[in-house]
Amino acid sequence: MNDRHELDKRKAFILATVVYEYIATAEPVGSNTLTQKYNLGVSSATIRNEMAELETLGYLVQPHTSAGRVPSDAGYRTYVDRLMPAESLPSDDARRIRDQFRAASRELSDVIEQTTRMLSSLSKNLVFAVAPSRDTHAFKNIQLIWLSPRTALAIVVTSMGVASQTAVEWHADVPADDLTRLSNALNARLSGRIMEDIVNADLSAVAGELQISDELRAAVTSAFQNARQNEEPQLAASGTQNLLDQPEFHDLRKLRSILSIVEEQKTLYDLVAESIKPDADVTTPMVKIGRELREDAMAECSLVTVPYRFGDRGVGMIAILGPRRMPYARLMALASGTADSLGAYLDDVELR
Amino acid sequence: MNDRHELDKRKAFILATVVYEYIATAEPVGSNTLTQKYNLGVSSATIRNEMAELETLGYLVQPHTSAGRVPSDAGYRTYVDRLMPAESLPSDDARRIRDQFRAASRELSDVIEQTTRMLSSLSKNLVFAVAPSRDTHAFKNIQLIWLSPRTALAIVVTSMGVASQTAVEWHADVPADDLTRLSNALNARLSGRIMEDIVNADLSAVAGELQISDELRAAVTSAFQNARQNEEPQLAASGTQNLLDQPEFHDLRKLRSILSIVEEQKTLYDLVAESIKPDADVTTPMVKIGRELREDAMAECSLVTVPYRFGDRGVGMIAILGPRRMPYARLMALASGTADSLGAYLDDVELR
DNA sequence: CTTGGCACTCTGGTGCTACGACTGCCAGCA
DNA sequence: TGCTGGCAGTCGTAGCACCAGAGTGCCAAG
Repeated sequence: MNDRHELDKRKAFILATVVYEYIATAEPVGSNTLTQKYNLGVSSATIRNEMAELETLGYLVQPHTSAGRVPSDAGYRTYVDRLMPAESLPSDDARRIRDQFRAASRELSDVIEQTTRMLSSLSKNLVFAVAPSRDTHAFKNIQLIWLSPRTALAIVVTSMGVASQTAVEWHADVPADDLTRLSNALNARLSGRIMEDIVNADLSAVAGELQISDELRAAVTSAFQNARQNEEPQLAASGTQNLLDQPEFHDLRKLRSILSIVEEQKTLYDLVAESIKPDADVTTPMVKIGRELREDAMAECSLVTVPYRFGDRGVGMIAILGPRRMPYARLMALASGTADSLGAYLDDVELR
Repeated sequence: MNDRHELDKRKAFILATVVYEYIATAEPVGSNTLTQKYNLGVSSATIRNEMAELETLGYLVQPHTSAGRVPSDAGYRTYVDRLMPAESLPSDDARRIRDQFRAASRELSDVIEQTTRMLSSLSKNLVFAVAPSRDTHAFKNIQLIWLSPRTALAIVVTSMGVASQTAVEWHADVPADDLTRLSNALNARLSGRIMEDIVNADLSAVAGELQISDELRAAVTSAFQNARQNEEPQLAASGTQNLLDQPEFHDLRKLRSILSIVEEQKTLYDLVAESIKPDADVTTPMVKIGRELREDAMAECSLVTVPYRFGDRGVGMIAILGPRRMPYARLMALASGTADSLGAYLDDVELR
């Protein structure tokens, strides 16, 4: 299984060239094309032999006997992992991304959506993004609002502007003053902390210092729980029409099954869910190719995913979905550039 | 221009039958099909003559010489307006719609999205919906939160759970007690009122009674303005993959331009915007056919729109977009059934 | 006014052929 | 031993002719 021994320098170069050419033209590439367009220093017959061997090794496949060759999943994989030259983000694109976030809306869901739009227009592929789940937001403040001696309303606001309300009821009277004191203490102590990191012990500690009743403390706990609780993961997608330009999606059946998956969202989310880890190395994009996606409908697709961070942890994902025949290096640069800017934007919003 | 004189009974019946048959089969319908499948009492030659006349009158067109005939925009129009039998909502569908809203989420945007999903699966077409803009929500409560003698945070919560925060700053000290009194008074007086209806006079009246400073009153005004202010209209769409099943969208160029419009949202919104009027007759669906949509890309589409209400005013729209060859009566029944249920749901949530 | 008959038109499918683009293999050459 | 040119073989596709089928318009007769 050690590829280094399987592929000598020339085979590697031929494989790289085949993948490169196929990505550019969408046509199966034959030995003649290769010798004509690229300076290989050997004749087409030699290339033929090498290509035949690359096929038995599993890196190339022939769509049919009299056609050129096309990379297999394994072919793309080694191309991406070892053969492809890295690209850096063109300054035009970098500027456009920066401008996008400078003008961004203040609603989290709008920002995520606008980001997918921009990136789909830059990348000419389908883009989707997972919004940060609520427990990764930073806590901003809580207000316990006295409605009657035994009822109150708790409003929790996070850095990203999302507020949740919880109605609470008590069996014993609670003085209005306690609510204010507790609110103020909690805000002073916990503001800026990540929701996820605020555990019951923190709440109890604050309540304990103020000698607050257990019932009131329980109410605060449930308000925080409520604020952290997520509905379904929020997911935005855009650029489906870009898929239509790719010859591999001219088949309506394939197209349909992909569109279904995109609309369903759940499968889409599963594709990237595993990559959303707080401790993920947040700058490296990941690539999944063809069957690696474990979805029949996606057998001819590839996915570039990159986590974005808020503070020092990964809180969401940006993903570019397209044909396997995609410009990997470019899309990886685009995706991580966008992820970086989105992360910076989130940090910036938090400070306001 | 008076159609009643143009179309005698037999022509009307033939037109209706052609439209009906074409909707069902997607094949141009010829005089033979008509005489064989429907009991017309005359021969195919007669039908031919009538159809030729219907063509010169502009109700039918021939895709090419040796094909049957297909309705024109005008043909569909008279069919929808005068010829088509009304349908009522099948009880199965009615039940499914009811169940959907019973199990609905509490987030407004989720509800709208789930509604489009359900309706697209029921109608097998593309469905989109415009969410109520914030100023049509009912006001629930405001909290003015004392942060320092000269700064505060105003949180406005509406019936649909959306909260907005406004930071305020003063030039003179404001006692914390004033904030509480004003919050309580505003909540007592205005809770339940529609945001749009709460004018500055209302706010001033409350502030006046309590003898509150002008600066504080201005802060409240801006908090309310802020809460009413909308970002872009919220729009959810689903069921694009349904379009692929329709033969009229097998042409990739057409499909692409429609998908672009759907993703862009703005054009989509414009299509229905004019129908969102507070005083609209909220039960009648509207139909736009082909070129009536004033969008080249939509020349072969029809749109069924129906407003839904909250309280006694229209606050949003549900729309079904599909090929002109759509089962109008059925979709109209489905759309208004859904709109009714959505309206009822919104009213219900408001009472909680 | 209706009808059967008929000539005409157009589309879509089918079968055929020729062509072009490959490959694989082999024998000869450095 | 590895490279090369040549050549036979394979396969997909574009082009073409052709036919069948569906449907029309028109006409003359009922």
